Amino acid sequence: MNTRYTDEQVRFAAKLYYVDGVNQSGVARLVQVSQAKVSRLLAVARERGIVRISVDDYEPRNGDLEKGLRDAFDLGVAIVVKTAPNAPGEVVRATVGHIGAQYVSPLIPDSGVLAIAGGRAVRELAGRLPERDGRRLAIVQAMGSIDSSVGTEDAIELGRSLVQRWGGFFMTLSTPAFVPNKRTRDSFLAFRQIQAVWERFTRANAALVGIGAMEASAFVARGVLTAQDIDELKKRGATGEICGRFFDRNGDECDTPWRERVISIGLDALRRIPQVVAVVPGAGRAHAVAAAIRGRLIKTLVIDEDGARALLAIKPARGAGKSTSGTSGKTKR
Amino acid sequence: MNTRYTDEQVRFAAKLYYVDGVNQSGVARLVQVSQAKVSRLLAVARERGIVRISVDDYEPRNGDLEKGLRDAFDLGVAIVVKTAPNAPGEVVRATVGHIGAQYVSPLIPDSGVLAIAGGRAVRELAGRLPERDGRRLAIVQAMGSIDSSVGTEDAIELGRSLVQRWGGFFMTLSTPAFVPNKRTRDSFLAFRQIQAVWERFTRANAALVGIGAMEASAFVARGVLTAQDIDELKKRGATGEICGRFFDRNGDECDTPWRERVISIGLDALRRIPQVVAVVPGAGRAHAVAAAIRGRLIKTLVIDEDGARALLAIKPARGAGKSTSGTSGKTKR
DNA sequence: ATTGGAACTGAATAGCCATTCAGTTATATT
DNA sequence: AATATAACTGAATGGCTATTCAGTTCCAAT
Repeated sequence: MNTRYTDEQVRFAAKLYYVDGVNQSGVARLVQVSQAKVSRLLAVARERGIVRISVDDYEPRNGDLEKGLRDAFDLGVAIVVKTAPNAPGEVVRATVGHIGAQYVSPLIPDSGVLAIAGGRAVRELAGRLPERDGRRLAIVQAMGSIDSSVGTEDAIELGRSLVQRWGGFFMTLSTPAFVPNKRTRDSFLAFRQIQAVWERFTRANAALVGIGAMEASAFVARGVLTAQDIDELKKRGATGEICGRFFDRNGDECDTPWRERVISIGLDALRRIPQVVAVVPGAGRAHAVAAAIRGRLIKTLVIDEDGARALLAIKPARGAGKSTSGTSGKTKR
Repeated sequence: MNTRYTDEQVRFAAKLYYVDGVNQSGVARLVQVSQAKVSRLLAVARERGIVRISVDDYEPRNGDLEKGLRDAFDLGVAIVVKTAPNAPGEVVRATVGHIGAQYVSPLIPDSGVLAIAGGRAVRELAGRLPERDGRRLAIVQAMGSIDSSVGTEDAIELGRSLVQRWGGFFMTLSTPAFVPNKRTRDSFLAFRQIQAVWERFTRANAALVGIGAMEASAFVARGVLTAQDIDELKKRGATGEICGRFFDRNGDECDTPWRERVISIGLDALRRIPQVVAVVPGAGRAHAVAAAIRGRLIKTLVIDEDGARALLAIKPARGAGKSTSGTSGKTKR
C-alpha cells in the first residue's frame, strides 16, 4: 500500500508508540490524528522499515530424527516437525501443516502440473501455503470423490482453493473414487474429460498426498468400504494406501478386486513424479508410511516427532523385520 | 519478573506470533497453553531479547531553534520540542511535557534538594519523569498554596506525587501564597516549620518552575489577584512572575505591595540554584520568558517551536528592544 | 472548470490482547 | 513431613487495536 504519509510523522508516531510506550490513543492526541490513523501510521512504519522486529531463530524441525529417518530409509527429504508435548492429534496436524508448509512450498514448482490428494493433514498444510506468490500451476485431482458430500478436506476442495490462491487452473476427476466394477471404471476412463486428467498424471511435476493406514480408514468412515472389505484387503497383504491404491509392506500395489474399481493416480505414475510429498502426522500410520517409502512411492515425508519415532522403531529394511499389526508379507506383482 | 519458562517454548511462541503472524489464540493452540500465557510468553520474549524491536531515530527537538535561542539569549540549555502543526495548547503542553521529561530527567540530581512550583506545564512534565529510578530527593514546595482548593497542577500535589514516584520526602509550605500584609507574612516566616523549608531554598540543587505572564494569570483566574491588581503591577513594570514574584523586563524583582505579601522562593535564591528548569509551552508568554532569561532567573528553558519563535522575535538584548505588550521599562532596585 | 478514480480520513465497532482474579503448583524452610 | 512463600496457571473481562464503512480530499486527464 502506497501512502503519502511523511516519514517525519511516521517516525514520531513510531517513537511514541514503540519507544516511549504510549498507547495509540495517546499517540493520536500528540500527533493530532485519529487513533485509526495511528494504527495505519504504525503499519507504514513497519512496512518502511522504520520499525524493525527481529526474532531469535527457532528451529521448528528435529534434525536428529530427520537424520535418523534419512539413514534408516531411502528418503529424499524428511521434515520432522517439533510439536508441543502431549498435543492432541488435531493440534499435531495443525502444527505439522503450519511448519511443513514453509518447507514444502519451495518444493512445489512455479508452473507445471501438481497432483493433489485429500485428507485432513493435507488440508492443514495446503491451507498454509503462501498466497499469490506468482505461482501458476495446473492442479489435478489425484483421486475421484469418496462420496457425494464435499468436505473441506476433500481433494476437490483443496484443489479449488489452491488455484484460487495461486492462479492457474484446476482439473477435477468428476467420478467416484470407487465404482462397482472394472467395466464401469473403463467406461469412465474412456471419457475425454477423464483422459485429460489421466494424461496429466503421467507428466505431473509434483504431488501432494496423504497415506492411509488399514486402521481408521477414511473410506470406512465414509461408508465406501466396510470393515470386512478392510479384512479382505489385509488378507491380500494391504498395509496402507495412497489415493485408494492399496500396497503391501514393500509398497507394491496389491492385487485385489478394488484395484480395478478405483479411479485415481496409479502407483507407477506416482513413482515417476519427481516430487511426491506425503504429509502423515501421528504415530498410527508408521507401517503404511514405511511401506510407501520402501516402495519408493514418495520422495518427501512431512511428519511429527512421535510419528518419526514410531517409524524408526520399525526401521528394519525392505521385506524383512517384524511388524506390529497383522499384515502378512504376501505380495503379488 | 523472573520466570521458569523455557527458551524453547518462548522462542516457538515468538516465531509463530512475530514471524508467521499467527494470533495469540492460534499460538495458544499450537503451543498448548492458554491465550493468557501466550501473552506472557511474548512479554518474556521481549524481556529476554529473543524478540527485539528497533525504531529509527526520531529527533523530537528542533536544533535550529535551540541554537537560535542559545545565540540570542544567555541560556544554559534550550530544549525546543517539536509539536504537531496546529495543535491546541493542551496538546502542546502534553507534548512538551512528554518529550521534555526525557531531557529534563538527567538534569535533576539523584539526591539533594529540588524546589518545585505548580502549573499545568510543570504537571505534564513532572508526571512523565521516570518512575523509581533510584532517585531520592528532598522536594520542597516553592510557593504557598494559591487558594484553599488543591488541583492536580498545584505544587503541593506535584511534590507529593514526585516523592511517591521516587522516594525521599516532601516538605510543604503550609501557608497561602499571598497573605494580607507584611506583618502576617513575617509571622508565618517565623514558624520553625516554614523556616525549615526556607532554609532549603538557599541550598536547593535544582528547581522546576513555570513562568507566569501578566495576561491570563492563574492568580486572577483563581481570584487571588484582580484585573486591577494586574494593571497596578504592570504600571510598576511587572512583565512576568515566577512563584508569585513579579519581575520587570530585565528580570529584576519589582517593588510592589505584593512583594512583601508573598510567601515563596525569592528570585535571588532562585538565581543561586545551579539548575533551574522552566517549562513554558506556548507563544503567549514570550516577554515574561525573555525577561526571566535576561535576569538569569533560569538555567534551562523547555518550550515548543511556536514559543521559541515568538521568543526569537523579541530577541533584542537586556533592557533594549521593542516590546509588543504595554509593559513600560520602569524598574526599581 | 469538470470529471473520474485513487488515496485518504475518522467514527464505529469487531476482534484481539493484557490484566485481574482465584485457585494451583513448585520451591524453600523448618 | 509440614508449612510458608513465591511463581505459575487459565477463565473472565476490560481495554486497546485493526478494520469496515461512508464519506472527503487529492490528483490526473480531459
